[in-house]
Amino acid sequence: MHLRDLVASRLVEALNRAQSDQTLPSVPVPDAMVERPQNVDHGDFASSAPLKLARTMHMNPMEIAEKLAALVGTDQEISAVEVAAPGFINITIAPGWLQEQVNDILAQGDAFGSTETGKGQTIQVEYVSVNPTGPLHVGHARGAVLGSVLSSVLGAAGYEVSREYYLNDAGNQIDLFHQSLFARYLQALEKDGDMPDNGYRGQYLIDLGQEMAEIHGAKFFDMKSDKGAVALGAIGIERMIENIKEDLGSLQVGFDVWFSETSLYTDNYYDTVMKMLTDGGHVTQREGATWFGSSALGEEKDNVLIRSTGVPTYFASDAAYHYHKFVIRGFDRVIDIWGADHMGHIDRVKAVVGALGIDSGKLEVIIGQMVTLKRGGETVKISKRTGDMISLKELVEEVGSDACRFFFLARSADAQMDFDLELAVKESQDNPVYYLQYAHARLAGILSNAAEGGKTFDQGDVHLLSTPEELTLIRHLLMLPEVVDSIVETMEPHHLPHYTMELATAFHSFYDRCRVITDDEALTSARLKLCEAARIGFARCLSLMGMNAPDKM
RNA sequence: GUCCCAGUAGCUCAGUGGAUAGAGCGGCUGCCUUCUAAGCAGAUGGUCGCGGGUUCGAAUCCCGCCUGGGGCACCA
Repeated sequence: MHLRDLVASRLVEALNRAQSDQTLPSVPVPDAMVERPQNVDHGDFASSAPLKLARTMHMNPMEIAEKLAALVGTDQEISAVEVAAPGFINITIAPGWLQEQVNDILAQGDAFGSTETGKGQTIQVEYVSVNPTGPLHVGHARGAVLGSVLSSVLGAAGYEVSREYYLNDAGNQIDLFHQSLFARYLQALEKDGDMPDNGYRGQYLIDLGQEMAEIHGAKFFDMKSDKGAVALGAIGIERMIENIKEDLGSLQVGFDVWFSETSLYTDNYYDTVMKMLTDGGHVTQREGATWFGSSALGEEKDNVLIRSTGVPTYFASDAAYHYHKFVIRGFDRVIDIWGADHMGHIDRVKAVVGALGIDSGKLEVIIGQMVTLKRGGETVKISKRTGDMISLKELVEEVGSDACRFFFLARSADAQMDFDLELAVKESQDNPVYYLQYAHARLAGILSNAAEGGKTFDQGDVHLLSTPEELTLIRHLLMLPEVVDSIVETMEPHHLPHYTMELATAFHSFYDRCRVITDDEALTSARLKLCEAARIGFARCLSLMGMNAPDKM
């Protein structure tokens, strides 16, 4: 249990006692009992519960606050409980208890920051899942970072996390890719190759066609009918997938499972789901197509499952896919991270999940809003088909993985963002990313200097850590588990970089005011302990964000 | 037309019912004989898009409007 929950439970307990002995009237307890006040003069925690209770209790809020505050009382953990007008209760954590938490952080080591919120629960996070028909671009990078950090944080909160990439290796777009690549291949062989309408026109396919011609010669041209295009296409898709993995790797993004859409068909899950939907009375035939009757479930309209051509839509695949996630693999929760262009997809997938007898509340969809790429204020158009675009690879090469991750992560997923390449590179000289990493490097430097000087800190007395800067640093370190839990609750990982910035501010201020290695051996070892605790904190934050924690800069 | 998201400091963005609205970047003033100045301290900078409403209390909730982006395909 982290600190905020601890304090909240103390308040609830006090309220319950007051109500059971008639000191205060019995009314429902407010949801939010405590918050972190903005102003440090108001203590470590503040409760506005008396103000909220005043109406239902028909009492003066100050009177409620006085009675509650008396019942909370002080002890080893809470050193002060004060009432402030017009009805706040301000709670201060005992400095002695804060100091002892430094020992606790050292004891936890790399596990510091973890919680048990998701203990015993499995959760799947599916992200990126871009069709393997072309290179990843800037917009995909946002979802990739979002998914990877969310997965890490969920892991820190005790969930058993499975990170998944859904590979759309079936369907129209794949056929189109086969034909497009075959056309480029034929062109490379200086034969007639007609690009299909809406084909993939990017430079990458021209290059790949050229390469295939060099490696394989006319082998595929000589094959009969469409077989050449399919055989070549399969090789091409493999190559695209390799490139995607490589690009994601350069951004420190990885997956546990690469799930093949085709397997839903070859392993009959598609048939199973279609039968379930049919048996459940959710399927109708109309205009030659097969429809999912979502309008009967409160949707605006029905959705096509099987086109009049007999080819299933991606929506049909998605139904089978989510059946596989929930029923076959039995995940307790599933998070899908999609781009803004999939917004209209959410309700119907939830509807079909519900129609399959699954609690659709277990499925959560996060939409990563659009990224507008700019270069010196000029908007750079992103189009997969024209080839005029900035790929994820170029982005990482230009800006660097750490800075990319930070910039994408620091913005909330549902806000559109401008990503200015010139600005990101320019700022990287004097940039928030370095502010965080510099804190870690400074700590590592102090600790290695101490080690070289033969100084140890095992016996350090944490109660010597009494300056405001030292206590502020400890306070901020102890917020990490709260941040982890609040990210899990809101599914908003952008809180992590903001928290880490605040932690860095607390540290840099400490560094400036409190020299660690001095002639005072007792104080030196106490401060070394704090430095090690802080280093553990920064290392954990940076690791959760997938960023480097350098020992030197 | 309709649904969703956004509009907060010069710029990029946090803050979604509490007390004096924050950070980074840019600009201004100070601070390096001591563990890394990629740092610290301070000052300046805001009608929280606009107008109503609810509340003891609104950037935050409700209604209307304005602006920008996206969704409403037998595309993915």
